[in-house]
Amino acid sequence: MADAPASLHTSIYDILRRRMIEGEIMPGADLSTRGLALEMGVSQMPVRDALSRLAAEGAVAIRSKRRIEVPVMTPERFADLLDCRLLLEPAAAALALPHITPALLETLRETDAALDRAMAADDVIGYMRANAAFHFGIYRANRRPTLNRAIEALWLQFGPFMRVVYGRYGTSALVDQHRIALDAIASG
Amino acid sequence: MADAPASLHTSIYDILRRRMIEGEIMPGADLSTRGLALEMGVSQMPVRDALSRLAAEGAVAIRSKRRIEVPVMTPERFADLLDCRLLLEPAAAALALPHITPALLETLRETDAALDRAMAADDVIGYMRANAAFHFGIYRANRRPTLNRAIEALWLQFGPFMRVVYGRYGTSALVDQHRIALDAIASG
DNA sequence: CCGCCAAAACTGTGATAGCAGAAGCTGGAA
DNA sequence: TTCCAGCTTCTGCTATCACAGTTTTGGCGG
Repeated sequence: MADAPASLHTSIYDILRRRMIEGEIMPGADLSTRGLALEMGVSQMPVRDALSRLAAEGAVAIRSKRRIEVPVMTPERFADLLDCRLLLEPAAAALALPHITPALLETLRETDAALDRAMAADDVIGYMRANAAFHFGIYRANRRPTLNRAIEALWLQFGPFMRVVYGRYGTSALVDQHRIALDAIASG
Repeated sequence: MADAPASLHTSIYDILRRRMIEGEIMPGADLSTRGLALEMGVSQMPVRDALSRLAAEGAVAIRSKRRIEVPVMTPERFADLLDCRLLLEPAAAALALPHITPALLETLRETDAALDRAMAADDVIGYMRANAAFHFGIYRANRRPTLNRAIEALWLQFGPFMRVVYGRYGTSALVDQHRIALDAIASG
């Protein structure tokens, strides 16, 4: 999992991406190449590359000049994203099913336990991190990089918004469907 | 359609994107920031931005250092991409159906006619251009930008490969399903 | 004529600088 | 107190330069 960054802008992209999926970055937040560069101790060039890549995936929007912001969620965009997720994710899970090994199942159970702990402690970021690990742990087994990348792009756009939702209503109100999913996987 | 480029790297991105969807760029082709910059009369910086964006969408691959190439098609990748297309495109078309106006239907018929002419003349690029215009003319009616952008990313990866296929076997061997689709749309 | 190795050429990557434009602030006038 | 003109500041964008790594090539030894 921990492969060498190989290039600065790639590792910066990974950092920003993780921040967004885990909800550390809020919708409507303003990002600046110089600010992030200063924060990370690099020049604005690799930051710009990373932001450009995020923009290509729809995770940030470059509004005219002088503004790079995390898009706010609208009802239309929510429906749009949700449609895509409901199309792609069940298919990804179904394709992954034959490739799930007992070892992977055990890893998933551990992730599920971490998820329960985070939920009990109302640890929003911990919950989102474990949740992402759980889903993509399943999806990655399907050996469909294009499909999975499309799903990751969707999560990238959902992340900041879900963070706000969980932060407002808490994670304890969630029903835990993960264990049900695990049992369904175990029984095929 | 013809909105102001607003920035150099955006217009360069549009140029490269069009070249790929229309099949002007072959799989396995090597692209270089300096070469394209020289060709377009700009510095390598905006070209680099455009290529970075294309890389984010999977249209080009940055292989180690010193090489940016259009990925070649493998059976696995083909299945991967095709799965996504078969998931997304019928859904996109179904969502578009209620929004298709008689005016749009007329435009689609014209595009279909252009498509027939290109097919009869074995004009591969003309065929691919009309084919893309036909499909996205339908999809864009559904008001789902995220969904449509995901589909465009898939076409971006299919484009260079289909160009090779059509170039090898010709377009006349294709059955024209577009008219059938038009009739189905007209009758609901 | 063929294989190998070093050097040269070329590549993507990162840093730095200048530019045009937008946002925010300041100070003075009504 | 309010408002607006003018300016400072900050932004992303593009160009230019330097660097490390890779690829190609040319020449030498066999």
